[in-house]
Amino acid sequence: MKYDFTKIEQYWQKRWEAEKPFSALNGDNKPKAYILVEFPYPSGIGLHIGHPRPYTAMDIVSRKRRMQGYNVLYPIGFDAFGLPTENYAIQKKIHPAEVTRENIAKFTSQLKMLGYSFDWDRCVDTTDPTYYKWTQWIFIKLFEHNLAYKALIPVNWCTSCKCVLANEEVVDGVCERCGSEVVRREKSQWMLRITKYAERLADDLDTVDYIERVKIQQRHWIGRSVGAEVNFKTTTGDTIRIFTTRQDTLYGATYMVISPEHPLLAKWKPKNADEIKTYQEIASKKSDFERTELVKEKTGVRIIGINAINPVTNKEIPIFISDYVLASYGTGAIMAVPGHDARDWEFAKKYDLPIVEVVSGGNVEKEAYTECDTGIMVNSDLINELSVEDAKIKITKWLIENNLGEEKVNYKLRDWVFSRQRYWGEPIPIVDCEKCGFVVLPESELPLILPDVKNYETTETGESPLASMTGWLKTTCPKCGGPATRETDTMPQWAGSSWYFLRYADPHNDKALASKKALDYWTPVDWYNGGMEHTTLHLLYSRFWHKFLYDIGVVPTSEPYSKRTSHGMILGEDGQKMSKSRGNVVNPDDIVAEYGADTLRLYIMFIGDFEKTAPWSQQAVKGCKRFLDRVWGLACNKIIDENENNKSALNNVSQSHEVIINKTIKKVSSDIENLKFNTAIATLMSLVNDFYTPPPSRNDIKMLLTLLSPFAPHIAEELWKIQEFDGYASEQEWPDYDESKTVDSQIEMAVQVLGKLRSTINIPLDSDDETIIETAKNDSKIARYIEGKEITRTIIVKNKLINFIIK
RNA sequence: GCCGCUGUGGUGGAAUAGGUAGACACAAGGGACUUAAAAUCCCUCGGGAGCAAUCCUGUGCCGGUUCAAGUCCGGCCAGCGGUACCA
Repeated sequence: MKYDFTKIEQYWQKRWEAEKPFSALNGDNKPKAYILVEFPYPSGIGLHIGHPRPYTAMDIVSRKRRMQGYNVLYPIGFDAFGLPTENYAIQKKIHPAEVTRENIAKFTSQLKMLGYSFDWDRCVDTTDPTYYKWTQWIFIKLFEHNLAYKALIPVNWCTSCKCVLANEEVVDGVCERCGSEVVRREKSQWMLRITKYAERLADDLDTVDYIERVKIQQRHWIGRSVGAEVNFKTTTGDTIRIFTTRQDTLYGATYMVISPEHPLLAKWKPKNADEIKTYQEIASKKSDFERTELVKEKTGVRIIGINAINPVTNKEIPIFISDYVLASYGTGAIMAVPGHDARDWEFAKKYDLPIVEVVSGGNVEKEAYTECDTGIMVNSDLINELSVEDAKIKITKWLIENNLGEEKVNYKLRDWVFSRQRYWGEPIPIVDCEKCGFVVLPESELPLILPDVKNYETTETGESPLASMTGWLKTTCPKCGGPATRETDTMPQWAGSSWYFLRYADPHNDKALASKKALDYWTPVDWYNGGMEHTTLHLLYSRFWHKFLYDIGVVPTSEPYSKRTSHGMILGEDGQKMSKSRGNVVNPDDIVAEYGADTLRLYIMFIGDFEKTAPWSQQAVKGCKRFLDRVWGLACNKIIDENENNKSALNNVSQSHEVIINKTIKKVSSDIENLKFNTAIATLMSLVNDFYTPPPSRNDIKMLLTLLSPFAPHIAEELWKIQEFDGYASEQEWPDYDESKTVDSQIEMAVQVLGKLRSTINIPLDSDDETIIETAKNDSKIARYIEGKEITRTIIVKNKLINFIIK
């Protein structure tokens, strides 16, 4: 019988569709396992070959969990708001909702074609009003808790998308999406106060099981630094407040630098006001990118006629403005310690400013001495001869006592720009009332439906297309009933994805984003796998929202995900990133048509280390197909056992294969947990190779199909049926193994002389040292090496190796 | 620059915790079957020497620790990812 994968796969997919064996049950008595993958953006191109990698991996985990007796929630949905759809809609003059519907239909059929055990009844779509009602509801709650505010801020403006971008969406000075130039513009934007959660977002990483590089990257992004704020008086009587992490070096502060945007500059009338103004203008025209990238040598202008006073030395020191000091970090002003900061040192050399050594150990004439572990304080009255660490404590205390400063923690993390001047996003449910200011809509008016517009394009002024709809725009204030205008900006794509995993718990609820009971049962997510590229965006944003929802009593845990893992990218056959222009794109449809879904699932897992990038190989796909052909060949006819009584105690497998079967169960079980899908499959291949001689028994085949079913569910189920085993392969209990049966009774040991492999011996398992030594010495090859030599030492590693040291 | 990861056959990749390097595949070569091809099955497959038994050599480079190093330590080099004047 031929392995007709197309027929088999369609047959089982239809049955799964009708019988829904993978539905999750809210409140079941079994232990729960919530396994999550990042839901896709349904682009017009269809499923990318990269999608099946994480989806198959977590499908394997989900299927294994069910077999282990868990009530498994493995859901899927669509993150469907966003620019590509909108741009496509503009180009083709089709409503984005229509485009989205088509794309979701295509993705759905492609995902079903791969045989994933998703609970399709829980599928969510972020553009569905019954879904985004709750996205809007969360925004309202954020606003009510003073975590959403509108501010005039310099924003990243994409010249092509005509849209504000979050800092995270600007890559190398260009738009992450379209690659066009990004410039700075002042605009009034909705912002979310993620910075208020910075400390908890950083600290609580200690409480979750994320792979280390994700934690490191998030911590780095949040960028916590502990230091002090210190007041410097100026000769004008004003105070400049600075932030530093090196309070200990205060005596070495020989000048100050403030950012070109510093508010005091508007007040002051320095002698060289014109020069300063010119510098400010040049700086304001530069984009952030130019400011950071182009400037190798620091530039600056001294403010002539105004000096600051170092609070510990009481000496007058000059003040500069320079664009290397950022208005957006710390206080927008620094004290400069050229002896112990590389940038300050360079700047001091350029402008011929004094360099004072305050930590001994380096040579500040030659370069800045920045190491602070071992140095001792010098030239610092109050703190001389102290270690850097002690000096910090003492000087901070002194600053506080004299009302000159305080301890302070700063974060690199900035507030989240939440406005987009675009059509295809969730409308922000807020009105601007002439009398009351910003007023949120009452819950009864949610969802605020995205109205139909004729033209989806942004206006030339950069306003959202919604701004030109006067009928929609003009409304009444829910509070006072007076005239009000609606907010025309929409939310960014990150909004809907910041809480979607909560909706899966109770996707059809129209009273709440999900019921308390459902959330109590399913959350937190037990295992979340996704791409590294979402570490500082989606993953951080959703942790922030979750913590907020926890604070207002909506969710039961302060962290959304217990465990986070990450997969590597699939590259094209040429080792380059897949792209249409390179012509190296692999379409999953083609692979399924030619080899079947089970082969694709197997290959995408066998391709290499799950966590690393891997190049696609069309040739290597065949190897996985051949493996399934061999499995088919072994079991496509009903097997009748000749010697039924030759059985192993556990699992009833044949004695002739019991060792390799126990070994395989052990290896496959642990490999799945450790994301080592490639070696799990290699082990299954070895098992099948072993099944050629002697032939396997019925129970051997049963065990193979059980272990194979999470990886290649269709063929496993079909062969299960052919063999007339009870029930379904996917419903079997995940097998146990007998540790004592995972090793052969007769083993091969390496024999070394002076650490070099010279021979191997066959010897019973767990032989005593004496037997090993005797057997090894009697080995003809070894005898040659040790003859007439004195053995000074013998090293034995049990069941592995023996090493003779001779003289 | 800083942080993180990686470097193993012609290729993708294996190698618990320092203990037989190259599992499992792909490609290649040889053979069987076939009128032929495809498919399938069997054999070879890091490099070098040798008829052979066997020996030497080999995990990016240079050193070190150890009976024993792909694995540990020190110093480099290369590639990938993140971040970038963060005070």
